[in-house]
Amino acid sequence: MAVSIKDVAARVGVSPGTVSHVLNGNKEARIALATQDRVRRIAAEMGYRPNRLARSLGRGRTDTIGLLISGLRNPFFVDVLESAEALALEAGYEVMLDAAPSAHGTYQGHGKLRDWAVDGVLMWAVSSQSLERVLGTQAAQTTPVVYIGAVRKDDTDWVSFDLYDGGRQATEHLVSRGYRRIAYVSPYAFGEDRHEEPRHLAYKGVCAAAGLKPEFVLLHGEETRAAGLAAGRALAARPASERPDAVFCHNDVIAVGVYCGVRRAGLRVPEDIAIVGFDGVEEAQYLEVPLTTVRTPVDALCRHALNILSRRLNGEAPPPREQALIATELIIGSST
Amino acid sequence: MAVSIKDVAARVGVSPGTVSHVLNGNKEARIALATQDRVRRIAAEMGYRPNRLARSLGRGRTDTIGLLISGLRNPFFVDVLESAEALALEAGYEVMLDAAPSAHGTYQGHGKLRDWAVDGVLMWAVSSQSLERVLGTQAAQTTPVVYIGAVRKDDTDWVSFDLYDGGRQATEHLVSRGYRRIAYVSPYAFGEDRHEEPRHLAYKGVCAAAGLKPEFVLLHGEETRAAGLAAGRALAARPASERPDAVFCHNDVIAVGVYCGVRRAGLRVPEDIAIVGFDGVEEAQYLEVPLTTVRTPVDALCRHALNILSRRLNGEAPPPREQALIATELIIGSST
DNA sequence: CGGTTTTGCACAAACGCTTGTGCATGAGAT
DNA sequence: ATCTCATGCACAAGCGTTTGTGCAAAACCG
Repeated sequence: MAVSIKDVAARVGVSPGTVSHVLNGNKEARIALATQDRVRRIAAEMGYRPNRLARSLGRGRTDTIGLLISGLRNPFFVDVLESAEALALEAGYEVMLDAAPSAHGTYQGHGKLRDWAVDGVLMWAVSSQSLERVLGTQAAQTTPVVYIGAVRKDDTDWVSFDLYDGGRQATEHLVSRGYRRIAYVSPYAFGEDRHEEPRHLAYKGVCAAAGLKPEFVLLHGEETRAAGLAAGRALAARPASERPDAVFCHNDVIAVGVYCGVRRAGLRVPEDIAIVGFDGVEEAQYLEVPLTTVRTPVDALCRHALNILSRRLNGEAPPPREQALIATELIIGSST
Repeated sequence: MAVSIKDVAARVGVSPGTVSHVLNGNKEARIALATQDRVRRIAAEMGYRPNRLARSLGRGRTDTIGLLISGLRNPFFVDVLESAEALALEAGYEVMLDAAPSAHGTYQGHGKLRDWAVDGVLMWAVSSQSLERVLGTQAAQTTPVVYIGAVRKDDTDWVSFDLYDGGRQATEHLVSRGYRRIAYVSPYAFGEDRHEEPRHLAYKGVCAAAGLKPEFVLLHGEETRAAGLAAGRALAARPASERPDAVFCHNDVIAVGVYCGVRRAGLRVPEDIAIVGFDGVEEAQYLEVPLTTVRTPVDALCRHALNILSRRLNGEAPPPREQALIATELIIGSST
């Protein structure tokens, strides 16, 4: 159907192999410059584009990297996707998205990444065990993976934001503004699997240093606006004396929900209650008061992660695993 | 590397062809039931999954459909993507996303869909000429395409929301609530290419019928929160006597921006100015006042479009083109 | 002008799978 | 016991590339 390498070869009067050599710039196969020109010209004229299925099959690589994230309903991940896609493209890779349908919540890959044989994977903060569910036992061992978005203790390549420092900045900011009852709104119960969450730790640390009593407000359910709203409502329903005067939200989407909840309950932000988010998504800048938040530079993270990954793919990276922490930045809005 | 069909065949003690026949349920090739069982059992044991590159190359189809949309920064398109992905999966297709990076605005495909030889395409409201830029002249002619999201005049398959009726409902709602100065906030100048935009038409029609003077507020730039905010600010800056008492926004993202703009300027919603959006994205339900909007049932649209597309792919659809309009539904929030 | 090197390209195997053809073997019929 | 048929599977070509080997012709050397 489409024009194949054979068509081009026939038209030029050479063999398909020759066309391939020319188009791939193979220096070993010395092709006369005149021939090269003709091949390139005719290929362009005919609008030839190599079939990537065949190409990938032949070369044993797809020039595609998988991006595994937990769902695009959080606009933060849209940023991640767009950033990764743009940067990957520059490096000559395509991105294949594998996101959990937000509806179902927990990720249940159907093996997309495995079946299409991606060369490598950028994996958002999913436990390494689920890597196997995604790639299969075999590929999980041989496919280079760079974890992103979480600090890890194990021997893997990863790039994360400096979540601890971000949490510190956020909490110290609240402390320095004079807030005394600062709560943390989190999807994770403290003391559970995720008890080492750096933001949690930083929050607790700063509270302790300031002589404040930490309070964790546990979200019921997912990290959604709805859950945030419920939490906000619940906070607002407390008598003023028992209500935090500031909350640090695990991320911006939650913060948006909390904001909505407390506002609908008639509280003023920041007069009655201050709110700090985390991530720096665009949406949170369109509340009546721009949200104070901790910006996580997605571009820098993706760039770093892709850098590591592509070096692994090219076999340029020697065994030692690479880890990196990307600095975060406090964005002071008007919600504090 | 990964376990191939040969490995399975060797282990079972049959030829690769036999394994293929069994696994694909080929009735023509009568394989003894006992053999079938062994093949299936061993294949499962070994964790065999056919390499989709090879499979697609062999069969001449990828079981993948392309989804072409203009960017995920508008959460509406996240809904479209998730819906399409879930429904496609049910029908045995994978979805390959091709979205314009929001940053660049205008779409500039790098031929992803063409190179990977998708079987068909779901295309959001992009002009048919740009189809060629996406698929190439050749594939553009042979690849089934179903356009979604816009009413078309040409002879193509398409599924759209009933935008006219949606616009009518929104405007009539405002009229019936007693608003007399109703403006339309739009990214398109009236009288331009898009002057037939059904929402525009409906708005104008309803205004005329009610004896109201239509006013188009033109957005400067893209369909973003930022542009909406600027428009909102500008409206709020007008003296009360020259200010609309209600605005119908082209979509929810714009409405969110407008809301933010007028609120920051001190106006109350809906007392000073009412706002209606379009699309029904989740985000817009988390303003202090839930946004009145026109819900466009994304799932129904995707289902219908995929239905048409898969029938075309299976050659089940006779020549007559299919078009469909999906009904919309007014969601009355508190912004009116 | 014979011999050596270089140049330029054709050739073919391989990637992993699908699918139609063909050939044994065994069962059934006479 | 022979013939016919159905059964069960192996076989091989093909999908569109890539890539290493090999061989002819042309260029160089003395």
